[in-house]
Amino acid sequence: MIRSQLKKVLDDCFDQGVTEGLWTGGAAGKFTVELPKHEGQGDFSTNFALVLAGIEKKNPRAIAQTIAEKLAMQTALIARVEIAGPGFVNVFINHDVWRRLIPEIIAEGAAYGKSSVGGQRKVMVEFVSANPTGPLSIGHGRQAILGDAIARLLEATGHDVFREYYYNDAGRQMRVLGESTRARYLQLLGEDFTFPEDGYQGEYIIDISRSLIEERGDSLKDHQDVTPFKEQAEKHIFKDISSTLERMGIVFDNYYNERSLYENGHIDDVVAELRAKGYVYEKDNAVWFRTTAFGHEQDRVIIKSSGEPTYRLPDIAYHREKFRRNFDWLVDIFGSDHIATVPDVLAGVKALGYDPDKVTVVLHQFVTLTRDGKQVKMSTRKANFVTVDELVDEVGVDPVRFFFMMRKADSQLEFDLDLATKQSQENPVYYVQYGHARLCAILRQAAEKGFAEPEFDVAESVLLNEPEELKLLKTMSTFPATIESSALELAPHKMIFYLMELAGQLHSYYNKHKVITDDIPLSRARLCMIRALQVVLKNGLDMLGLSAPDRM
RNA sequence: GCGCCAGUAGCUCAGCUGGAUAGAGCAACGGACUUCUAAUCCGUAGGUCGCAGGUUCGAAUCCUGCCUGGCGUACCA
Repeated sequence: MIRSQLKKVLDDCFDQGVTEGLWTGGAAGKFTVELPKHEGQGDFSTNFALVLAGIEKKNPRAIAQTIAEKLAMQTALIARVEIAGPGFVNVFINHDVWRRLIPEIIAEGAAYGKSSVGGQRKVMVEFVSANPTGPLSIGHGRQAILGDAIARLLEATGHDVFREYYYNDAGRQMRVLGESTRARYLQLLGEDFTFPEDGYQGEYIIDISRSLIEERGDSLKDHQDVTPFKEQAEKHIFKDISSTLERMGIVFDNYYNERSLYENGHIDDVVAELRAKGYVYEKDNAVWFRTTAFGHEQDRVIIKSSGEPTYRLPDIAYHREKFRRNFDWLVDIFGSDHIATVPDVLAGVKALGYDPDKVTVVLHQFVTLTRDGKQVKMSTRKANFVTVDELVDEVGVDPVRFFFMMRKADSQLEFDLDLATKQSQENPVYYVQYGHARLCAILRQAAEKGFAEPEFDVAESVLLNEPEELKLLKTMSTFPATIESSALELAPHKMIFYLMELAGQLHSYYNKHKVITDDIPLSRARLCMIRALQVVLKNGLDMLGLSAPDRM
């Protein structure tokens, strides 16, 4: 907010200089206002003079001098201006400007930090999308949290968000699931039946078969069709998946079934349309999509010689449906193992006449679990994988959410079970939450000592003069911009880092300065700031789906 | 072989749309509870930003080549 105010002032000074003939308009929009890395370099810094010097072939320090003088005249906003290094102009903001943030934050409350940059654009976030073949794995967990956090951030920035889970209950995987269930069913009934080689070996299949026996006895013993087994398995597993998602605070607006694409004729339709446009041909008894027309190295099969479509075709048809449902922006969260499908789907979208630039794919890398410093081995097919449910049982929802959001999607994520389990000290989740609990404790204490609900007073606010206080105010001021960049870049980890920074500053401040003292005006001023901090921390935690405890 | 991602402190990772002296957490070491909650704080130590070139006023950041790890490269999803 304050940064953009300064940018506007700087732009005005630039225009003024153009009018006065000091420089040409060539550098318009090229200079920036940044936060310097080191203290003593001002609250903000601009490379204005360096950029202009490059274009105008003039001495950067001379230009810096000129612009500094112009800026210094804006006394309402700027306290002083310095020229440093090769020609950086460092700007020191009037302290009152920071302090006035406090009443604004308190007044806005839960709305502080939210914005309308999204312009109510309709955006679909597709995530999880795991087929109901087993409980959600750790990898799905990361995706679930990542997608949910992104959805929340987009909502906070004024997007009209729709959360969708896409699944398939028709393909080969589900058939194998049905066969696995039948095998367990027959084994439970004492039949000597060999388990399918590529079957799902998890314990949960046996439970499902047992439930089938309870409901229907041995009536399915001679049933050759796997459908009832598949349906039972699907029902149970989906229930399991939804309850896992629910306990993590994740709710979908819609579950989209791939089968409907067939039933509604969309699959045939897409093939016909691609064929009409010349992007489809037959070879070796299969149907091929001419992806080479879009710069790919080789064409891809979309219908196998068996007549069964490959995963690409429904994926393309599904994305076409997303476009037809009038979304302005499609965000797909996929595991990095799906990377191969992305170019194909985008080519399909383009071939069908839609704009692939409206699709943003967030690919996240894998998760490894470590315990006692050693990697925990996982494998989906075998029985020894760790499920999201087990993880939540062990460490709790907040740490699971926090840890999955802590890394950018591009990075592999190491989930340290020992660290996440720790109720104390080095666990970053509690570090942030404890900050909030502390603020609540101070406010409780203040109420007990007879302080009224903090009310901002300009005269008193001048007492907020400690460097730690100004630093906190400055950090609070960047909250809205942090949400915005975190949302638009689809990068929840930025919010996590922000919260850790804010909590850190708060803890330092707490240990160095006492809020409630005999100095009533000072106490009142500080309590206002504490209230504002509480708002920011709470909003930040809420936005990421983390709880904000009043006491710990 | 080709494509994508990663390589930054002992470990896990930020920073990467070029900016000034490269950061955090954990681990290590030394301190702070008669105090609004010590789930906290303060201090010390820790680095050839994978390697080599290039681009320019300026490179962890951009370009090229190479090395290492992960994922993909199906008529699996």
